[in-house]
Amino acid sequence: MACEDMDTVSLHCSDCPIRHRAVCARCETDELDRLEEIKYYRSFEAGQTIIWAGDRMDFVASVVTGIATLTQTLEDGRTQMVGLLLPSDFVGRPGRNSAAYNVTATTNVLMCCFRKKPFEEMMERTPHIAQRLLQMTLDELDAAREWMLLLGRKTAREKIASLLSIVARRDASIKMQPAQGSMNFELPLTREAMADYLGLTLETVSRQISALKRDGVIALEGKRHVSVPDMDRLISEAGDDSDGGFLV
Amino acid sequence: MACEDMDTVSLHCSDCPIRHRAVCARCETDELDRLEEIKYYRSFEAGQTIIWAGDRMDFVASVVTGIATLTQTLEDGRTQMVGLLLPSDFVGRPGRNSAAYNVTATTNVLMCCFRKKPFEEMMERTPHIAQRLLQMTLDELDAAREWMLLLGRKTAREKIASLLSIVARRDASIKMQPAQGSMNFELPLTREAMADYLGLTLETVSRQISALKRDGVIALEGKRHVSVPDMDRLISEAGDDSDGGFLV
DNA sequence: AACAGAATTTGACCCAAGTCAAGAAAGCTC
DNA sequence: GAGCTTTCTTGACTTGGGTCAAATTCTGTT
Repeated sequence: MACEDMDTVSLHCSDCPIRHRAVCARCETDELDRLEEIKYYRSFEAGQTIIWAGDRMDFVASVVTGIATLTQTLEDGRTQMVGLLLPSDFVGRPGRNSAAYNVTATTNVLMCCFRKKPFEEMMERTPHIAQRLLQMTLDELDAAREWMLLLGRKTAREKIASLLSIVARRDASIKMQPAQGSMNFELPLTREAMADYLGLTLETVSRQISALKRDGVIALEGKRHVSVPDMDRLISEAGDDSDGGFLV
Repeated sequence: MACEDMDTVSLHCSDCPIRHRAVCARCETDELDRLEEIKYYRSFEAGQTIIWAGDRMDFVASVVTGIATLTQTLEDGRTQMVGLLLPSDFVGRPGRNSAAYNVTATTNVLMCCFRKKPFEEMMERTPHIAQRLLQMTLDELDAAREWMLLLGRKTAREKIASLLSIVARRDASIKMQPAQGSMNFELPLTREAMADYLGLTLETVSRQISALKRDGVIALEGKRHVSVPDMDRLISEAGDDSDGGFLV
């Protein structure tokens, strides 16, 4: 629940970096004006918990910058990541007033929050918002299902290769470049976070990364920067069906 | 793609068993009239494939009766179930024209299909449909995430216990009874389907069911009928956090 | 009732990934 | 830059669940 207001962040929607990808993507200017009235910004430091599962939540929000994770826990502490929140992703569910998952900032995060009540009312009246939210939720459902295949049926090596492909592709799509040939990108997750994502232990993650490095599939510069000499090779290591339309 | 028209099924929406749970749940009578015009029924026999992943799909549909599964496959044949479709569940995605998953009938299935083009147009104009679809998609996303926790972090025994709890709870909710004390229900899945659901092999499924039987957590009458003497015991075997709000 | 085919159970064995433990690197702060 | 802490790597050993193979039980069907 910890929160710190940044040096009075006050972005205008028209200058917002996620203007065309977030819930508000389809809104007309007059609709944006209404959203401006009910929005406020909050920022979180890397490592901070944004929301605890079960907590009362009186807002919904979009990630503006940074990366956050959604995790679920078994009573004995085993944890599984169930969502990776990137800029423009949406948090919270209209029509529900407590959080279903833990939300944690992995990097510094800036969120654009909407008070829940007015947002819900607005959703009733402006189909553009509901339409966009439906589209985003369907995309998330597809991603979750791809992830289920990974968790249930892939080997440790394939899991790591899949995660690296996903991050590489997302990075390419942000830079508006094709995801092929040789690539370089940052891996913004600790080994433990990767393990929680992939349903492995952090030791296995470490070993498999070493193995991929040894086999020349990837190379590391520092601990967090990955370079891939041949993207097709990496993708084939992921074991996916043909082109496998990943949407994350 | 195989399909057989039933002896001219022609249900009127007002008599439909899923009238108040499906995409059309919130529709007014005039909206239903419009839906009647673009809908048609199709039925499938147990075991039939309803849709192949990648196939062109010119309709979306609701399951009226029966059970179907959504599965994904790796190139070497490993398969993972990513969705279990029960009466009232929705198949297909507005705004996409090929199927992302294999859909297979596990029992005889009756589907209420809507031609995609007119359905999409109607969705634009009738918020009631989009609202309900959003709600249903969010529920599915929650279920998918619960499932991810199961696939990534639960032991074989916990997976089986979880699956049995889910089926028992759904059964109880249909019968409008509380899910506690002693219970009896049908398990409409083969060992192989259970294995594909849980990310296990069918041998392991069989062994763990035998183990639960040996330990008195469940008893079998025939191969498909399960009786649970103490529901709380079964739930605790599933390893879930406290009350764990399952929504399937 | 007898047979064929499918679904299920059980056993013996193996291996991928987990556990436990010790070091090595990389960031911190003072 | 010395001394922390945290993160990561690597090794040795164990084990849960997979694989292969052989019964056994359950379906019909004729």
